[in-house]
Amino acid sequence: MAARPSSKTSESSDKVSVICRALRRAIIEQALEPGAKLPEDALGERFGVSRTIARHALGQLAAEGLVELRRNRIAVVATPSWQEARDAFDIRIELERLVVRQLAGKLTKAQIAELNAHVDAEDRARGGTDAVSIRLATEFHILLAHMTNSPILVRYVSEVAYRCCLTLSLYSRPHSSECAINEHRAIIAALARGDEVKVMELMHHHLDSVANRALVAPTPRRGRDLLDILAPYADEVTSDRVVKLTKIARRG
Amino acid sequence: MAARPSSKTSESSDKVSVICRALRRAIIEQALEPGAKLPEDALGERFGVSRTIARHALGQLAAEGLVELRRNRIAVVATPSWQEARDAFDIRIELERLVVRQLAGKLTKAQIAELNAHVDAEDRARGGTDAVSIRLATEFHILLAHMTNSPILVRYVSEVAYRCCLTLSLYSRPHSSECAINEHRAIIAALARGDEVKVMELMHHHLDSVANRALVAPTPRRGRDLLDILAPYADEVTSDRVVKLTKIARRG
DNA sequence: CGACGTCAAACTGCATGCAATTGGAGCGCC
DNA sequence: GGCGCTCCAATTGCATGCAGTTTGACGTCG
Repeated sequence: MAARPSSKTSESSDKVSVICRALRRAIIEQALEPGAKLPEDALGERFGVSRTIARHALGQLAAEGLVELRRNRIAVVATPSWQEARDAFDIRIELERLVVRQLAGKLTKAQIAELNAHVDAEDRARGGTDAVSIRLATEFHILLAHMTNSPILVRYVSEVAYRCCLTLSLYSRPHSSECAINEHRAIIAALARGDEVKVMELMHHHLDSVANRALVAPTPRRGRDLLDILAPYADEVTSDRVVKLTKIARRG
Repeated sequence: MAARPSSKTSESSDKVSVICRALRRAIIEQALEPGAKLPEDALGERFGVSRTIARHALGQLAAEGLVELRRNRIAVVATPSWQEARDAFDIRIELERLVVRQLAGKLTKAQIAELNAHVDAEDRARGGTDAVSIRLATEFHILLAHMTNSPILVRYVSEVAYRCCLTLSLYSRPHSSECAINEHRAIIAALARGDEVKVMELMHHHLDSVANRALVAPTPRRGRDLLDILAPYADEVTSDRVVKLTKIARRG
C-alpha cells in the first residue's frame, strides 16, 4: 500500500489549534469534568492569547461535540445524555469495524511493532491513574485509524472516541477499562494474521463490552444536570411551574 | 418510540451559523466550485458582517471538511482527492446502514408520509438542474438520519453526505444520480415493512452504486490541481526541477 | 525571450474596544 | 423564610485596527 500524501486537514500550529489540543486533552483526562465552565477570558488569559482566539477554539471543540455552546452563555464541557453516549458507541463500533477491515493483512512489520509498543505502554500505565489508562486506550484506537491513511476516517474515529472518553468520565465505574488491554493484543494479532472477519468481530465485541461495562445504567453516577433528570416529569405540570422547577434545579 | 428532547447541538441563529448554512448550500449546489476562493473580507462584505465572523464561519466549515484552510492563505472550497471521495463513501455506507437499521419498523405513519413527500419532490425536480437533484437526494438521506433522533448520527451523516455531494461535483458525469429515486422508494418500503436486513442491504447497494456511477475513474474530469496530477511524476526529476514545475502549475 | 529580484496591494493572524445580554447578589414585600 | 424585583459585575457578540505574510505585477538583467 503506497503511502498517501499527508493530510491537508492536519491541525496546523495555529494558536487556536494549540488551545484546542490542550483543552481536548484536559477534557479526556477529566481534568475538566463535564459541565465545567470555560469562560473566554479565563482561557485567553491562561493560554496567553486574546479572547478572539479562545472563542474560536471553543467553536472548534463545539463542532467536535466536546463543548456545549449556547448564545450569550458561558461555554461548558459537554455533558452527553446517556442515550447520546450509547449512540456514540454504536457509531464508533461501525467506524472501527471499517478501520480494521481496511487494515487486516495490510500492516507493515513496523506498524505492528508500533501497535505492540503502544499496548506495552498501556500495560505499564496500569498502576497509574484511571484517566491516563483511558487516554492511552483511546489513543490505541486512534493510532489504528491513522494507519488507514484516510484523513476522514481518522477525524471521525478520533472525534467519536473522544466523545466516548467523555462519557466514560460521566457514567463509568472506576477501573472499568483495564481488562481491555488483552483485547487490544488480540486485535493486533488478528490484524497481523489478516483475518478480516475475525478482527471485525473482535473489534465489535471489544467496543461493545467496553460500552456495556461503562454505561451501566440509564441513571448516571454524578455530574448530570438535575434539569435533564426532571425533564420527563415536566409534561405533568403547567409550563409556569416548570420554569420554577428549573430555577431550583439550577441552584442546586 | 418517545421523542427525545431536541438537540443541544442544533445550530443557533448566530450570524456565524447563518453564514455557515449559506456557504454550505452554495457549495453543495455547486454555486461555489471546489477550489473557489473564499476571502474573509469578501464574505464579510457580502453577508454584512465583519471579517471576524466570516473567519469563524470558515473555521466551522473547515472542521466539516467543506473548506480548506491553510495558514496565511485564502480559504478555498475543498477539493477532495479521488481516494478521499472513495473513503467518504465507504464511511457513509456504514453510517447509513446504521441509520436504517435503527429505523426499520419504527417509523410512524407521519414519518413515512414525510419521506414519500420528499421523494415526490425529488421526482418533480427531475426536470430542473442537476445541482438541485443532487441536493434533494442528499437531503433525503439527512432526513432519514434525523428520524433516528440521534444528534450525533445526524451530524456525521450530514457531514459525510455533504462531502460526498462535493465530490460528485468534482468527479461525476452529469445526470448520474437520477435513477436513484426508485431506490429511495424501495428503502422507504423496506423500512415500513420493518425488514431490517433487507433495508440495510438496499442502502448499502444504493450508496455503493451511486459511488460507482459517480467515481468513474481515478482521473478527475476537471478542477483538480495540476499539482496533484503531476505529483506521481515528480520522483522522476530532481527536486529543484520540481519546484519550477509547481510554479508553472500554479500559474496555469 | 525567459529568469530573477523588488515592491505594493491584498490578505490573514491576532488583540483590543464597545454594546448587549446574562445571572446572581442585595433588598423589599408578603 | 420564601418570592419577586432591581441593579451591577461578569461575560458574550461583534467590529475595527494594526502587524506580518503572501501574491503577483513590474522592471531589470542575462
